[in-house]
Amino acid sequence: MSKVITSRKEDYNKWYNDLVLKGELADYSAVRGCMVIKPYGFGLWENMRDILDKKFKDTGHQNAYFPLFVPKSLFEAEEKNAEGFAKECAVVTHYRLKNNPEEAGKLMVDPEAKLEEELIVRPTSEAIIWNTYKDWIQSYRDLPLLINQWANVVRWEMRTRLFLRTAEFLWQEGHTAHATKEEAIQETKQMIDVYADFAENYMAMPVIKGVKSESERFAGAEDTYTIEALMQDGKALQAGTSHFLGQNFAKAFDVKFADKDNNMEYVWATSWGVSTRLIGGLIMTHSDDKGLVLPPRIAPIQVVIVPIFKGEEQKQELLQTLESLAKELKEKGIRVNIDADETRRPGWKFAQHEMKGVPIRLALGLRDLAQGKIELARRDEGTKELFAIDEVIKRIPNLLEEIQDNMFSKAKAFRDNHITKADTLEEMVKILDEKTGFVSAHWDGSAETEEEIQKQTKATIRCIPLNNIEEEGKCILTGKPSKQRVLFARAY
RNA sequence: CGGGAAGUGGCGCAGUCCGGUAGCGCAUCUGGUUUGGGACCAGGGGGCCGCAGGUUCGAAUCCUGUCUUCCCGACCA
Repeated sequence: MSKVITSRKEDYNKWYNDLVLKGELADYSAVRGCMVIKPYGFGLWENMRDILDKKFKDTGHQNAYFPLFVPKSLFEAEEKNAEGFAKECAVVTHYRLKNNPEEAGKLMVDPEAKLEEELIVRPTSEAIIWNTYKDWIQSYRDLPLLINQWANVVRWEMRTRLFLRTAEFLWQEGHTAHATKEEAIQETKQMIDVYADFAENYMAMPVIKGVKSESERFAGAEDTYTIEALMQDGKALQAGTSHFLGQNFAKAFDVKFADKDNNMEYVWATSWGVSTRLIGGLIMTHSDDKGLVLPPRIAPIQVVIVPIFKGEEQKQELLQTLESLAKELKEKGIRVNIDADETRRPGWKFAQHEMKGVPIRLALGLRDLAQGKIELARRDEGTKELFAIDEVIKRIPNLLEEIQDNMFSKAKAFRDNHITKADTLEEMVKILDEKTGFVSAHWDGSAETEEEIQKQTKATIRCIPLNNIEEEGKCILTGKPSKQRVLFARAY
């Protein structure tokens, strides 16, 4: 765990930015609030995407693609949704540039080319998709409609942070239509389970599944299910959401179907998404002062091999062994990279691969080769050990799993240690200030109370956990009766 | 949208108060020695100092305007 974690917020933010930049995941771009995802970072995203995509398909979904632009009239059809996103929409108003007559070599927006209707760059695709679904759904035979899209969206945020809150980000958004309310709710829950499974078993990031309070709910949803993770600085991160949309969008876009008895009914809807924000969560869950620590299951490179040599002859001698070793590992489905770059020295490479979070590093020099040994270093624990070369090949698949499990256990222990009960507001503030993390407290269920608590503590209700136990108590603010505790935290 | 700070080779910065030949570290290029935890020595290349005006014999430096970025809040996934 990083020493900067306990330090000031600015230091923590600098630590985080350094991890992203030095870990070669992404860079700032020339466009305000946007980032360039570098090949290594994109490789990580691709791995995550592929696993999720398979899970979506395994649960019966198909991929499709819808337009980037949403005509304003469509966008405003579902009022609450439109209102919720209105403040952060990028809007296309013109379709042409022309030479500026007053300044040679410069372009200007052609005032003649004003669009009759403005186009909104999608902040989310419900509007354009439901406008399409209207034509796709006629009968109960067309249901359920289970579609996902991988896309970029734009939200013009006041303040941006690499991966966590960029003006443009990559995500997937699932949009489904169902004949019954029960089936739609079932779908909503199923997808939050898929997300939780992915977060915990692939990203090694423990999450709490729960339901959002009314004020934290997605604009236009009846219910929002969430997975909440805890970062090393004690702040919570909403890592994924799944929304039960009721019939709000069906009514707004007039999506009806004929049931078996030939009655026209509105369909029931869900939507769910996770974004490149997950990468931000991954970084802040596992990394240390040496750089990123990536879980083996999604790491772009799982094993990096560093030969230590002087001159071409020695290099070739080592490569003979290393290439066959790499080949064997690849046959076991392991992502291996031999870093035989002659222009970098071993120490530099060690530091570099640690910054990039590669789970296992193998180093081989002639000294080891003579004894038939190879050095193996674990990124998660920072330990080094010598193994016989043929033994290491057998050992690595299990070791990758061990590292995966170890990372999850460590993160989970930290998270579990940072769920603290509080019965008074003073207690809660003290915990939030000093210990940080989640505070489990009673709440009377009203939005006013939640708002007041937020004003006084800067913490919001992260979720009402799904596995909550009933417990009689009194609201931490108003003293009104409450049947369960909910989780508060300061959040990203 | 409020409050701060900053824009100087690819990156990180000094120089600005007190105007006078544009510097340092990293990176890069060449040559050599090196190579088991971010190598060393020597030599070289690269910048109209964010942009636009103004003051001045002379502006990175002073003045005015403007744009952008970052940080802290508020808002948000």
